[in-house]
Amino acid sequence: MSTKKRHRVTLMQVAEHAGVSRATASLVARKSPKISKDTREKVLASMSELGYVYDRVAANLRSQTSTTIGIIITDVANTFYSELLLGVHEELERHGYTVFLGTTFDSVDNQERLISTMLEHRVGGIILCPVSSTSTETVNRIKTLDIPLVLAVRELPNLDFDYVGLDYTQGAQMGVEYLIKKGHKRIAFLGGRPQSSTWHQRIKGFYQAHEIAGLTVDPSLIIDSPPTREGGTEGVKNIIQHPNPPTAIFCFSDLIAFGAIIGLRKAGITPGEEMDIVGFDNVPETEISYPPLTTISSFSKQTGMQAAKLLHERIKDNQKETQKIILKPEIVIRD
Amino acid sequence: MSTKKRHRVTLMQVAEHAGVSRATASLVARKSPKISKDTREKVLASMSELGYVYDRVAANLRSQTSTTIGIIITDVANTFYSELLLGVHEELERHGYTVFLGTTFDSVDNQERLISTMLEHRVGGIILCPVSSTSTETVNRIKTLDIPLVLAVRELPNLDFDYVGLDYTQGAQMGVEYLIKKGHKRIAFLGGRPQSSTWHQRIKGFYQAHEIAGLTVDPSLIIDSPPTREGGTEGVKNIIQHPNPPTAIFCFSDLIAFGAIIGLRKAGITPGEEMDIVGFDNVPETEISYPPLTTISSFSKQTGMQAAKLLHERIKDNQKETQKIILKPEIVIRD
DNA sequence: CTGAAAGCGCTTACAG
DNA sequence: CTGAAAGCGCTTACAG
Repeated sequence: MSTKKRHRVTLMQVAEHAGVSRATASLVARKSPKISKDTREKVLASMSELGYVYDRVAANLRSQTSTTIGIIITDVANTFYSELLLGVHEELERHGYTVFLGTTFDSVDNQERLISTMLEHRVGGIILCPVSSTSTETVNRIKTLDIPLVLAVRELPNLDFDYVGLDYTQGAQMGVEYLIKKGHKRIAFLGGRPQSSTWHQRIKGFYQAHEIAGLTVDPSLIIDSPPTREGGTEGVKNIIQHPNPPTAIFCFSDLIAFGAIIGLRKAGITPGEEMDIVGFDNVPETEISYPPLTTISSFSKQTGMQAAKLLHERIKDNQKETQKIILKPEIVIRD
Repeated sequence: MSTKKRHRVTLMQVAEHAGVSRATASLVARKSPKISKDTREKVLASMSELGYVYDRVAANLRSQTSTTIGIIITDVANTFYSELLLGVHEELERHGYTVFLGTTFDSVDNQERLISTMLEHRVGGIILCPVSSTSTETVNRIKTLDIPLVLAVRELPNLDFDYVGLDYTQGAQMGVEYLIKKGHKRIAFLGGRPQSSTWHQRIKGFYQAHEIAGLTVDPSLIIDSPPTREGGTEGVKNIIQHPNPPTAIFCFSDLIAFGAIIGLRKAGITPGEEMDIVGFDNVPETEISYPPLTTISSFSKQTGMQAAKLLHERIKDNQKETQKIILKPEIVIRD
């Protein structure tokens, strides 16, 4: 290995080696059909002999295009988001995009920084799972630059962007109705932040299910907590110590539900028998949990795939009408 | 919004607007201390007024640098890898890199394609969790281009690259020794592919633990399967139907263990009571599984962090000696 | 298909 | 700090 930094082989060198013009070499690199078979093979042979690597960055700069997109999620270690990422990734790689990944951990500052670096890297589009308190300026900054943007999971009110999400209200209603049908009359709502739109959508479904069944909600059974497993374990303590405890818990997310299960066991209460639990999201872990967790599927992988499709369409035509795709939740019963 | 594609604001326009030279504007953009406070503020004001976005791609092209790195893993939906990704991501973002993500799903073709597109996008370095049958040419292609490369999780024999992994042999030995100490004499080894180096390292530890204890391994208790949860569920059938079944199972990974637990329950066998199980990896799900899974921690997040550190060091100095970091496994007992 | 020129948006190097 | 020139590696547009 030389101590000096090797220089990349350029198209000019390939052209010289193959005895053609640089324009011809460029056309071969871009797989143009205008080039005769003989010439193409000669050039390709030179490329592989010299170890040529196409410089897509230079090409994109000159032609004012982009072959990258950015995906900004909350947390890769949360399987809801890693499934979503999987969906985005599979779909976009099929169309030849390379994916920049960013994770916000629900921090506005991180989100701002990630958006900036992605724009500076000239991404062709962004899929954003916005943090709770995302400002209008943040997303308009992207719009002003004419960079296609698709929102996922969390909708931003009154903004005209493509969006993919789920009917979280209906999902929560389905989950609570299921518990009511099983005979529960006192049901807790555990976890999540009342500031977030996702929380509001779910609590609305929680109230609706009660109303339809002619039950009243006891507000002291609505316990908020950080949207993490630890949050579930902590939050469930308030339920255990409640003077008039519920017989079932509807959880903001599966993560919360897993935490609640741990918390209940610690307190000597058998989850599923002494306390019924329903989760939300249908993350892969629900299959291995014990007792098996009944939950509402929020189709995270499909959400990612749909967001990728919308982004791809918008990159092809940035003038088309925006679309909002609202997936239907399904209840997954595992008793 | 105009129907015409907006043009990016350039440094030239910023310079004109601020009444300075382009060179000065460039220095401000790069936060040079050579510029007086007055001038800097004037230029920054113009930038924000015009909505200037620094074009890092153009800058990198001119200065022959890169602010991106590529991370290639097997599967984002596998929490072992998403934890590793988390470690890489956190560490590299601190150093200002933007991360290209690629997932191979253990396919050689995918890996080749991902490496190619990353090289074409001029990444400053690559962290690779190689697929099982990675060829020497594949990695040497990267080396020839002088692109820093760090391998993680799976080592490639006889190749001089930085590497971060775990002592998988010792880990397996620890797990099996634990089972032997609990009194088990017939222990199965479930899951994984005998072609893979990771399998070989673990089976070696499996044999070593038996040898030290003066036990002999029954080869019919070594059951291979795809390294997935489904693989565990399928594979465990062979154990259940064994004419002389074991009393404990050491699993290739936690994923396999979760699958085995499901398979045992289906067959009416209570995991943890009628059949002891130890996993490998300590993925986050082990905390929510029931019965709680005793496992060997393979420190995936730390692996990612260390790999990121090695890559960062190598980007700074590509001539330094290669380093192999072998993390020590720990047993996590959850009975 | 070739060849020469210009340009994408930036940095570099240098004389002033 | 300025100004003019050259160049990173490619594509574009055009005359031949």
